[in-house]
Amino acid sequence: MTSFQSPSGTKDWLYPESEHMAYLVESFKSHVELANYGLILSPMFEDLGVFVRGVGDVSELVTKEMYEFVDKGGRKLALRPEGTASVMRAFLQHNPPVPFKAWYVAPSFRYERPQAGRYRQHHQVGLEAIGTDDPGLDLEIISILFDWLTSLGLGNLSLKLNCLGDTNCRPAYLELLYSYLEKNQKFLCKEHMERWSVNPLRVLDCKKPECVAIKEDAPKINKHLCPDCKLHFETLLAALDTAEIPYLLDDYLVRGLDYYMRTTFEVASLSLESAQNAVGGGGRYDNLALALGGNNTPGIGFASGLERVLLACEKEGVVFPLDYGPSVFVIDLIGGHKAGELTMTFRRAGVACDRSFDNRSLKSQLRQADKSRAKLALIVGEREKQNNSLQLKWLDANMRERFSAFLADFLDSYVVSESDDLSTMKSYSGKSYSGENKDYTEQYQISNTLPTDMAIRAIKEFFK
RNA sequence: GUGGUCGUAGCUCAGUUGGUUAGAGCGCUAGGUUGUGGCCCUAGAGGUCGGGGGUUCGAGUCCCCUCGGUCACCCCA
Repeated sequence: MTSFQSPSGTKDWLYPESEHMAYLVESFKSHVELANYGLILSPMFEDLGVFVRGVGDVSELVTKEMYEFVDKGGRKLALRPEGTASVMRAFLQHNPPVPFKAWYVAPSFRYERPQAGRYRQHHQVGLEAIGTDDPGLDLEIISILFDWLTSLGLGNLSLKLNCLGDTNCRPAYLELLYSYLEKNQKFLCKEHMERWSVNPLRVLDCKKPECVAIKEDAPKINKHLCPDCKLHFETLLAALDTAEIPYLLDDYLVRGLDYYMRTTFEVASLSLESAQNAVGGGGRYDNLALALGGNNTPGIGFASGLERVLLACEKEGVVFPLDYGPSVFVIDLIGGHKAGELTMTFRRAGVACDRSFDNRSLKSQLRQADKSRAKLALIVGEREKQNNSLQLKWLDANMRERFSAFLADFLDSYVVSESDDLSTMKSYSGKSYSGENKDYTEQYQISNTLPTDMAIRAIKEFFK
């Protein structure tokens, strides 16, 4: 054991768990490509100003959770705490045609106290659709998130929705809320008694009993929407009904990022017992472009944390359809050179194969072959060297008979199986070969010990 | 950042009120007569008991600090 370990809140992903993450990304990719979203790759760090947009930004994420640093050129930079601001920055920089529909997968960094389902580096997949405030896009974004999670096999999902108003109606609402909280500030929880005025909306998100009691009678944003926002929201709700996507209206769903306007949403997995049960969330950010110094451009998107999705999958017993193991495992009993030749030939032909090293015994190599979950073992030892042959062994005895008849058709030029080996195979499986397979027991000499192109193609086809 | 809790082999965990060379299962490696895996049997490797300091004749067991996990808060994916 080394004296070093991965930093707090980070983790190493080893095979096969790493493949589960890769599977999530693959499934997300194929899902969003159905809706014509294109991949965007943007830097893992940005100018600090991309995330800290003026003094108005008081979200915790920006004020105390960011990994900030100064590079050798004196630039103030930050590791991306979330994806949306980066994508919007890229959009404004390159000015692509709208609607700009992009998906991403990227690590995100937040300096928080780690917990299960909450890491200092975590990985998000996300979508952004920039350039229109059509509520049809709200439906598209929300349905993609919901359908993707459902397609993974997750049940027990809860979609929460709210509308936060826009620049027309929110200021008036905030004044209402402000005066209400001012009147009741002495009843708020200890923390908000002092901090409520910094961001009054956050009080609505507070779970302390004092605040919960106060916010029940507080003015609700969605009762004070302007006609445009109201229409937008109602159109979305109707569309969700039509799409048969169940949702809960949540007056208190405020979310932590300042740029959210109008539609906000969050999907929680009720299978996750901890407080970190949100597996995806997002909303409309019609003001973000302006805050970044661009033209006023509406947009909507969401991000989903892969670590949490994976936790939810594990909790619900989702099985990932992964194909483990190579097709062929080469066993070399005469020094290892032959294994080198054969594996290289197979790989160049596109056949996945593995071998063992260090001149292990036959028994040991077969054990490795078994553990590798290879379908076939290809053995070359003294005998094969003598008569210029190779022995092919099916590692899954149950499938052997079916394969043998098929393989006999095309392996005749190079596979040699000695009769005693075949009888061993027969007795092992407890089955005897039928008459039509009898020719298979004959010996086939090969002119070249390397498999021919034809055989490679056939094996490849066979194991597809 | 605040508070609680935990930290013994690669993994899951035993380890009596502090007392000899720290254990088990799984995994790993090698064997089980001379070339055939999975099951079984045998043996072996692997631990500065998270790290550092202290109390003591003696600490895996007690105290302090620190690192890490975990839970709640905060906040969020």
